[in-house]
Amino acid sequence: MKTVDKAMGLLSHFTPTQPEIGLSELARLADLDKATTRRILKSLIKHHFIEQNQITKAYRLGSGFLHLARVREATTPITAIATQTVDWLCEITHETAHASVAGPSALITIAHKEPHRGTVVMIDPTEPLPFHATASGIAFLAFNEPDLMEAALRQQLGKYTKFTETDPDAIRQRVLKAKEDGFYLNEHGFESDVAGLAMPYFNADGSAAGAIAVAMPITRKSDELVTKVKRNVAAASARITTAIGGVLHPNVQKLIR
Amino acid sequence: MKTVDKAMGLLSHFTPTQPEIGLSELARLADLDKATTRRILKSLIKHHFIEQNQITKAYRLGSGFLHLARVREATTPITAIATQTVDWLCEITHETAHASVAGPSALITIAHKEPHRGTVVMIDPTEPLPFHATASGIAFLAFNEPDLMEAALRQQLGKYTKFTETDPDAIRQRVLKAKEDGFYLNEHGFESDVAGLAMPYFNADGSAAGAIAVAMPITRKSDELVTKVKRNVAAASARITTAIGGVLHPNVQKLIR
DNA sequence: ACCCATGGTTCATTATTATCACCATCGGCA
DNA sequence: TGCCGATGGTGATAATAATGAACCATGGGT
Repeated sequence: MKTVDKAMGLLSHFTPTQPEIGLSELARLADLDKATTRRILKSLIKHHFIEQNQITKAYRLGSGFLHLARVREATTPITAIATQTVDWLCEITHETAHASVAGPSALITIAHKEPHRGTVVMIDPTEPLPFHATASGIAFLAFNEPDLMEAALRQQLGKYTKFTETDPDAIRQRVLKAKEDGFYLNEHGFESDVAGLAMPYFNADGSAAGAIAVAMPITRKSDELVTKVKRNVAAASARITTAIGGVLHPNVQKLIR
Repeated sequence: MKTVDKAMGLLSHFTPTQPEIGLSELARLADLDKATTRRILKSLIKHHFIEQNQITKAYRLGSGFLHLARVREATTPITAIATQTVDWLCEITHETAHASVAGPSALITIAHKEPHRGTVVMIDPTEPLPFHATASGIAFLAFNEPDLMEAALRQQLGKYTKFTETDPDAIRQRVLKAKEDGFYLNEHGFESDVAGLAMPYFNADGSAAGAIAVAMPITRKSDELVTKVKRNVAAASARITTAIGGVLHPNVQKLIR
């Protein structure tokens, strides 16, 4: 269904940093003809998924998403559960916690919480988490179809710090390790001086639906802290997984102790 | 763009009361062929807008909406503003207040608040507000293209109470009155023994983006209360309108006094 | 053991969509 | 002033994509 793909592709170009896009620019971004872009936009407008700024003529996301997000949340209350769980995880570990779901080409943060103390890792909830450079991403890929990983590796693998791993084979190794261990510990991969420990949470079919993680300043990392965080993240994963009717993978289950 | 219309049409069949739908049933609801439905669903799944329950094989809304709703809200924070304003409106009028945005075939509640007192009107936030039977709906139609009203009147006009007006011409009269007055007062239209007073809030192009309303038990309705509510709802409309960068219609403006 | 529903797929037929060229308008700029 | 290169937007034909009847396989109900 190429037409549908194109329509969805258009939507993915709207971001918090670029919420309004003109016709020509959007056509350029999506690599479509202007006329095609316009016709798709007209359809999306009809269904309230796109709105047009009548003054600047630029297009932006519409209210339809508010509605469908509410419907989705009314039945699969991921955000609600994730918010609760992240709060709990932050409180018990005294470190920054965050949860994410699978987005089109990265993980999207759906809940985050920073503890009240001196040095903490700050999360920008609007920033997508690249699969290859974050603990969450690796943990997520580890418990999904290999196709998804390969698709992720075919993308441009951004180098966010000088330690970011961008070699596909090395990343495959990390994913393999995460699959065995049930978690992944990433250091300096996305932000300097930060260590992230992540695990997936699961769908009913056993695949990963998203990830939950704790991010700590690398200076505070110790065996004791990692052990504690690991156990609590596992408990958090179990909590979210059961809340959405998923089945926990044994490799994560065993970490709860 | 018929293909896009079909895809969007599919999405509108998912509701809080029927969050998971099987292939055959969805095809029947949307009046499409099974094969077509399946192909569209596959595309939507690829973009995370639909998920499939691997056990029951039924389809449900995906996490993509969570993401895009966040993007939309990050730039046009309607829900946040509406929540604040509704809280304020409820507190100052001591009656139930609620705000809604345009949905595919009705208004969708995005915020609501009931006061702490004996008899109050309860709002089910998941229930769509039909255009023809609610004060919000009439007020919304009054400040939009006539095409939209005609489309709304072509739908099945449900009779929710024995007082619900279902005659298209009578409804057109009500909309006309609302346009002149800047508000609409509806009694017993959607729920028995309830009076609703609603006004639209506006987009930058001057069209209605949604509605804000106060619902009170009919027994409490008095000229004084209506006058007070009218002024405060107008103020609330102004607040939301300016917050989203819209332009207030003079007929609503004049009600603030 | 049968029936009828479901989910899912295939391929010849058919309808939809892409493309390019075009127009009108706007804001800079000399 | 007039020109340039953007922009948003549109229409007719060529090229492509979507359709749907018929077809499995499966599973629950009588």
